[in-house]
Order: sequence, then C-alpha cells, then structure tokens
Amino acid sequence: MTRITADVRFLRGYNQALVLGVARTARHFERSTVVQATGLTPQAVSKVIARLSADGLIRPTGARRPGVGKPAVVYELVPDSRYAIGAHVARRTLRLVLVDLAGTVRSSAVGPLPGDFTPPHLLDALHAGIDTMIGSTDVRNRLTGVGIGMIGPLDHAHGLVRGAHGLRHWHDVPLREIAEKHLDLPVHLDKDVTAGITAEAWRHGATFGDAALIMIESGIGGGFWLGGAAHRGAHTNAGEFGHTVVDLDGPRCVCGRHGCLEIVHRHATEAGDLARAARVVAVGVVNLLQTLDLAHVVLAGADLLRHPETYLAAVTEAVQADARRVDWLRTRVTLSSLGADAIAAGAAMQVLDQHYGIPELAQT
Amino acid sequence: MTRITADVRFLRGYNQALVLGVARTARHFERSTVVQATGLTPQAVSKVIARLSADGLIRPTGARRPGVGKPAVVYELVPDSRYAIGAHVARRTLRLVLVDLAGTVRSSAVGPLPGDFTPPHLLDALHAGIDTMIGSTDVRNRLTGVGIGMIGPLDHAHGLVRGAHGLRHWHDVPLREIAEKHLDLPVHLDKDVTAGITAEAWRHGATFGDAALIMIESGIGGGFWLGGAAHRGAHTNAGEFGHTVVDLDGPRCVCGRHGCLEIVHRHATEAGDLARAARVVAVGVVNLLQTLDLAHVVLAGADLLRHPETYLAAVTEAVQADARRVDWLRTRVTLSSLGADAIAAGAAMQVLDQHYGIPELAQT
DNA sequence: AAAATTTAGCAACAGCGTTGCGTAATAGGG
DNA sequence: CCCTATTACGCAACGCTGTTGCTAAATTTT
Repeated sequence: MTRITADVRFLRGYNQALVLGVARTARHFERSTVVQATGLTPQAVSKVIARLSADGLIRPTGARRPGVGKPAVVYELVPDSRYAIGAHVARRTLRLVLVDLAGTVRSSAVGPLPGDFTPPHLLDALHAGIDTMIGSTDVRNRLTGVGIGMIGPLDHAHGLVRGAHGLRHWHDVPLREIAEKHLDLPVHLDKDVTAGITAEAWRHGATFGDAALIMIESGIGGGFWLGGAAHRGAHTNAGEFGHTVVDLDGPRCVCGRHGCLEIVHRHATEAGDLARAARVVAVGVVNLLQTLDLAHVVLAGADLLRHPETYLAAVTEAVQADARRVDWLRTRVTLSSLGADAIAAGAAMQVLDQHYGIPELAQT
Repeated sequence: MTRITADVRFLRGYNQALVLGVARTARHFERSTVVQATGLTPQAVSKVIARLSADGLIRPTGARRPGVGKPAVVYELVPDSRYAIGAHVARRTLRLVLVDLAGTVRSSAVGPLPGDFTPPHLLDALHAGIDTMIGSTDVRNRLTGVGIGMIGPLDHAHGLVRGAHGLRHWHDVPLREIAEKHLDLPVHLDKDVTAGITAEAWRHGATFGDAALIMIESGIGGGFWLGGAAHRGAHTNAGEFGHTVVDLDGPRCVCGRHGCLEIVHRHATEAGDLARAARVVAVGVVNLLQTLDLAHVVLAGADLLRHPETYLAAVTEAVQADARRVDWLRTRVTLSSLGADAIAAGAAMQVLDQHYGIPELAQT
C-alpha cells in the first residue's frame, strides 16, 4: 500500500493530477483554462505547468490570438512521454496493450494461453509479449509499469490472486510480487471489471461522475467508479453483479442461489432469445441505478459486444422508462469506447494513474 | 458546495480530523496512540493537539505510568464542547435530537406533524422544538448547526427537496436556504438513509469500512458508506434499494416495475408471513454484498425494529451461507446501535462532520 | 546518585499555494 | 507614430503546513 501522509507532497500530487487531467481531456489548453477548471490561482498553475514542462509531460505548442492583450501560451500533453503496459488475463487468452500518457492504445496483441495455465506459464507469456511490444529502448525507458486485469477473486491491496474462477492453479498466488521480480517493472493487479471502468474514467477526465461498467464475457460482472475513484469493496470482491437474484423462483445458479442474473441471462441466450437476454441485463442495470444512482453506464465484454446494438437499445430503453417521471434523473448509456481492449487498456491506465493521478491519502 | 482547493488548509483540516477521529473512538488516548493511528510525526501530532486543546475540543486528563521514562499525557475528547441538532422528518412525525461532539444523543424528542404538512409547518415545528431542546445559552453558543434527514428525492448539493414521496407540498422547496434563514443556524439537508449510515460511520471511526444501512419504514431504503464517505450518487438519489427487482414475474409495484423488493416484502408482511418477509430482505442484502462487497450491514427503521431478531437472524444466516465457501469474505451484520434515533442523530453528526470531519476536496 | 529511557516542545527548515507587483506583448485610439 | 488599456505571466515575499534536529523534563533502573 502506497501510504501517503497528508503532507505538502500530497498537495503537489493532487494539484498536478488536476492539471494533467485537463491536459489529457483537452487537446490543447492554456493557463486560464486550467485556472477555471481547478480553482487554483494563476500563479499556482504557472508553477505546476513549469514542473510538468520540465518533466516533459507537457509542452508549449504555440500561442492564441484572441484580441487585445498578450497572447496566452497554448500547451498540450506529450503523449509519448510516458507509457504503460496493460494485460488482460482471461481464461484462455492474454491480451497485451501499450498505452501512452494520453490514454491512447498504441499497440495491441492477443495470444493464447494454455488450458489451465499455471503462474509460470503466465509470467513467461507476459515477459515474451512485453518484450516484443516494446520495440525501442526509448519506450522501455519511459515505461511506468505493467497493469494486470484479471478475473477474481483477488486481493488488490496485497496483489494476491485468491482463486480465479475456472483456473485450477491459482490459489493464493502473490502475482504482483512474483511478476515484479520476473519483469523487473512495477506491477498493478486488479479485477478485470475494475480495470475496465478505470479506462472509461481516465479517458473522460474530471467530468466523469459515478459510473458502472457492465461486462458480459463468460459471466456477468460490474466495475464501479464512485466518488471519483474505483470502488473495490471491503475484500476486492465488488462487482459480482451477475450473482444478484432477479428471479426468486428462478433456476439454480452455480453460486448456490436461485434466479441470479447470470443464470437467467444464460438460459435466455441458450434458448436463442437474445431480446429477453438483453432485457434481463437491462433489469439488472436499472437495479443498479436505483441502488447507486449512476451518471454513466458502460457496456462491455466479448459476449455483449457480439450484439452491441441489441443490448444498448434494451438497456437505454429500460433506463429511460424508469426515469421518465422526472427530468433531472439522467443516465448516459454507452458502449465501451475501447471495445475488446477495454480491460487491458484500463489496467495500463491504472499504472499511469498511480503515478500521475490523484494520490491516495492514508487508507487503513 | 463548500469548495476547498487543495491548499495547506486542507492539510490542517485533514490531519485534525484524523486526530479527532481517534479522540472520538477511544475514550482516552495519548500522543503515541495518535502517531501510530495516523502516521504523522510526533511533532505534528503535538501541534494538532495543541490547537485542539486551545479550541477546547480535547483536554488532558492525567498521565499514564507504564514503566521507565517520562509519563505520557493522556487526553480525552470534551463531549460538551460542541453540539448539533438533528432532525428526522418523516411523513407524520418530527424527531429531534441533540448530539454532542462525542456522538452521544444528549436529548431526544418526537412530535407529530400535521397531515400533508407544508414547509412553514415544518419550519415552525423545527423552531419550537429546537428552542425547547436548547435549555441553556451555553449549549446554543456551542451549536454548530442543524442537520435534516428526510425522505427523497432531494438534491443534496443545493439543499433542495425535489418532491418527498407522499407529501404534496414539497416540490422543489429550497429547504436548506429557508431553514437557515428561519433558524439562523447552518443547515445540512440529506436523505434519511444517508444520515443514518453517517451515524454508524461517525460512531465507529476510522475502522469503519464499506457499509450499508438497510432501513424498513414505510418503504425500503438503503444508505451507503463507501470509500470513507457517504455515497449519494449522481443526483442524490442513491438508496432506492427497495425498488430493485428480485422477482421478474412478481407483482406490479407503484414504481411501474414488477417484483421490486419492496412490493414482494409488503405482500409477505400483509400475508402475515414475517419469516418470508425477512428472507426477502436477506436476498436483497446478499445482492448488495455481491455488488458492492461490504464490510458492515446495519439494519434499521421502525418497521424492521418491530421484529429486530427475526430480520437480524434471516440476514445473518443468508450472508453467512453465501460466504461459507471462503474464510476471507467477512461481513458484520448488526442492528442500528441508535435505534429510533438513528436518522436524526446521523443528521446531526453530518453537521459535526462538516466542521470536524475530513474536509472535502474540490468536487465538480 | 548516576544512567537509561521515554515524552514533548522549541527552533530552524523545506515546500506548498497565495499575494503583491513588475514586465512583456498585443490591440486600439488619438 | 505614440500612448494607453488590456491580458499574460513570472519573480519575490509571505503565511502556513508538516518535518527534522535538538534540548529539557520526568520517570525507572542500576
């Protein structure tokens, strides 16, 4: 746990993250933009911009001629000043992406993983894949680390895989630690859905409110972004959204309960009733809205993205029907902007976020 | 919105809140306790303690004799150094409490509200009730404000009642503003369930993790405490937990959907099947755990507290059954420690929290 | 009585954002 | 053409934070 006491270093990191957030969201920006967006004084912004320029994270890119007065210097983010690798570990595949500081996926690769792969299998695949992905040493020198998005359950705080569903050799594996040694890079481990929602939040910037990512891919999971940060829950086990009961007298699920969203959805798809499958998911999404009151819902996952429009239409309709009584209750429903790369890219952005995002204050 | 830029004042407020959190949780504490709990340096703690002592919020209360060395000075919170009034506005009653800085309910009173009461009705009842509750001017001088916990929907950021369920005269009423004028005190307005969970969090201190308060009282609502703060959602509408579907083919609910937790629960209670009613709530609670992974679940509300043991047993059993496969997934289920005063007391604590809790950073 | 140990504050310091003010660069008016 | 108003922006001093170095005080142990 990167424990930061609330000293002046926190201030620096916090305000710097605010400025970088503006830089990432807006293509070009000037000092006055940042002043308005952050509430900092112009002088404070000047200092932060000077620091970021010295570190090469941003650079001036001309001037604006608005009329009277001295023209303002326009700045822009330097996307290739920092990179991160993201890995999406699924049951049979390993997807790797290289993401730059702007949140752009610079390259992407998918490879197979052996059935019932072991930790050494994964480490070797990671090592080989990362080496081919980093062409020049220039990129390697600017690499901040490797993010791994994986199915749970796992322990985010300790970087421990507790026992990935459907994988036999993954009980209490300290993946973060052994991967850091094997790769000689900082590693961040998180649930796939949490990585996914981080990708959306990172790309949208400070305007991104409370949100959920619904992922359908051999199971139904949810990633949450609440109060400006990823929500992982007390044991990094949040997001088992597919195992919420929506039909008290429904079929028995593998989890032991009856009528889970996931089993009801699976029955519908196996019966070929895609419309019903989508409606079931929509019911689940509206349940989330009632509970958490979200501003965004993002749809993702391989199985969902096979019929994106069907799911998008069903969920959008259900959300609007539920909120039709009032005009102030708006929720945007979108498809994941990164498609199949969403999880891997999000994992990479989590690494960047640790360095250049809002620093965490002391957590127990 | 109390917008705080991330300057040194934030540091002061943050670290001071940490120390006060220790003071509130532990009866007696010394400097070394605080050092360990907060991670601050001894010198920093000394400065904070000096400030708090000067303000009369804490005071020395003797010394400890542990063995060798100079004895440590033991401090304690001064409970009656600050007060806050809490109000729980229900459909037909107004409950008022006086809470001290330690979170103790010093006095409590319930009075009726006229059927279909108007804003002026409420203001007069508040004014009269508060005046009788504050006996001495000594208390009045130490009053930090008034917290109002109320059924939604409302807009927490703007202190606006959007249209309380079942009350006709409450559409877009700027209650916070008019109450502040009428009472000449700072007023904080929030949903009842959010106030309730704040009470639990405030009393438990820093060790309180992600949690939910389930409130059954003419409807079923949920209050959430996630990541060290109350979760209100994008439009202060989180917690409509009773309107999540648990039975796809269930009876139609007033909200327009079928098989909501609330309507299924009501049918069970009206049929006299209390066991089933409790089981239905338990299903909803486990749904929450699957989604949010909570460390605590608190049960509250007049209707629930009529049969506390039945609900507690059903929920506890369901939670344990769901987590029985693993030992690391622990959730504590308890009854609200404040009983009927929970909402009003929580509303008061929200006011204290604004002054002496973790300060909020800039939120959009 | 001397040494060891623990507590705790004073003083100097580094680093943050803020304030006051001077300087540079531009457009527009006389 | 020159002067003024306007806008951008950084240097310097400042107030405040927590930190570090050090000294004094109070107690037990030797």
